[in-house]
Amino acid sequence: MMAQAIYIRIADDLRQRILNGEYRTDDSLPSENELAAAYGTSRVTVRKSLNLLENEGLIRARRGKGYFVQPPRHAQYTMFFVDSRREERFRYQEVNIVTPGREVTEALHLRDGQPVIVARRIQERESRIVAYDEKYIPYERGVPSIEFELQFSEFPDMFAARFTSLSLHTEMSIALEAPPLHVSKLLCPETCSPLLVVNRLIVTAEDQPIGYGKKYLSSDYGPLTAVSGNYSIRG
Amino acid sequence: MMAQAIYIRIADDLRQRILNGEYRTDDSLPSENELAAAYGTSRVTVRKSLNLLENEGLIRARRGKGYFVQPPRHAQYTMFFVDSRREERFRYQEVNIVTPGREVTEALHLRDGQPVIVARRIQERESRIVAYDEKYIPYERGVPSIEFELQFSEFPDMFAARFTSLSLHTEMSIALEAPPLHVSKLLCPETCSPLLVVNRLIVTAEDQPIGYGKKYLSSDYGPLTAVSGNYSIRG
DNA sequence: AAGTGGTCTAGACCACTTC
DNA sequence: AAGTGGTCTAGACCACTTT
Repeated sequence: MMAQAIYIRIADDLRQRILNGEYRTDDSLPSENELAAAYGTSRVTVRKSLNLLENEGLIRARRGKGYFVQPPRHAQYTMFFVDSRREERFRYQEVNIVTPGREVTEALHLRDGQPVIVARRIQERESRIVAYDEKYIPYERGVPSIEFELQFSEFPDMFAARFTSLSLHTEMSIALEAPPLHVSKLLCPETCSPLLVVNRLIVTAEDQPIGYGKKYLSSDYGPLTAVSGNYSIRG
Repeated sequence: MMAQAIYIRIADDLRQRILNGEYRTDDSLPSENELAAAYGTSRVTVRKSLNLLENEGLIRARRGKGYFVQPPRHAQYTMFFVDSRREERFRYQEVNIVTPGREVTEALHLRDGQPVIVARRIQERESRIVAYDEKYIPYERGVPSIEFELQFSEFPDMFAARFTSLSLHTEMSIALEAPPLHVSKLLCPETCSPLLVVNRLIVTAEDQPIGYGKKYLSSDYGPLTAVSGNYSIRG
């Protein structure tokens, strides 16, 4: 029947023993040969199980010594952040070529005075403004049509067509910032307090910054969420 | 010499071809047998290489069809959030047993009126207050010494001794909140605007919430940072 | 020397997809 | 029927750690 692969069943069994506390942090597991004998299978198969648990961060292999249960990593979180949720609309406010301020110049490693393309958008949910964002792209002569870039609502997607999208990654920072006047007018017409801001820097595999985005979240936007640590176990 | 394992070299080569755009999203890679012949090795070894790339999210295997280059996942971020950085001190303000408000009662799935242990702390950096946090733990008769819990500066660690720490995970939410009076007195003595707040809920493998923490960050705290997507490639 | 994990091979059978 | 990925085996050699 092969309802479940052997190596999956062994991994499930060992994982359960670890979670139940049968093996605890810094304990060593039986050796590969012992496990192969215990489960009545080959060494290759138990290795496959152990590699699964190693990839989950539960155990660690040390050559010549054995497999050891690892301490949990509760400080590491996974966050999903997308620009567009369902039932949301974008409205472009402005697309222009400007000389950016110090923040953008430094983020994109620009020469002083080098112009950028800026796209400013309003994000609406049920006709209420929930966010405002600005994207900055270094301006180069002969850049393809700006309209082309604007069809992408997700920030890094606009680069995917020009670069090999897999060779990009994003560095995000979340902070509290006092919005400039034109933003506070939109997002907090009365009380002009600091806002939750998500800054994103798009970087190539060669560490070259190629795009910078600022997104101001209104109080209606909702919280940003993330999950730790050994979440991958829960399946 | 075995300077590098064969399967590592093959994975590096294939990864480079993908990042360079030689294979693009939805392209299929050569089959395992073709790759084994091309690299002059066994099928098992090229499988090991391909599994590496699959774990990185670069490709995906489809039985009977082949390996296909995956689109990037730029919406997924990894965040590191630790309570204590270097050069920081904690000062306990209060440890008590109280009846919590609605927020904590709901987060911890408590019966109305069920008491909790609360620990309130001040976090200082170079003698400036940078954060304030509160931790809530359901109170049960015969709970071990509260002092025992207080030796842990990282939130989930305090449970590690009572539960099998690996069977826990944390759900985090980041938002803007108007602090209560006793917090605003500490963190923003003059301008009493909303603060960046990190809420964390500790949950067991059985989805039972067992701890709730609120951490208010002052404007001196600095930004929270995260990295996307195909970051694992950069090594 | 003995035991551990790390790598690699040649071959086998299976389940799935395509022709 | 032929090709693909998924699983598994039995055996080999290597590098490292412990005794």
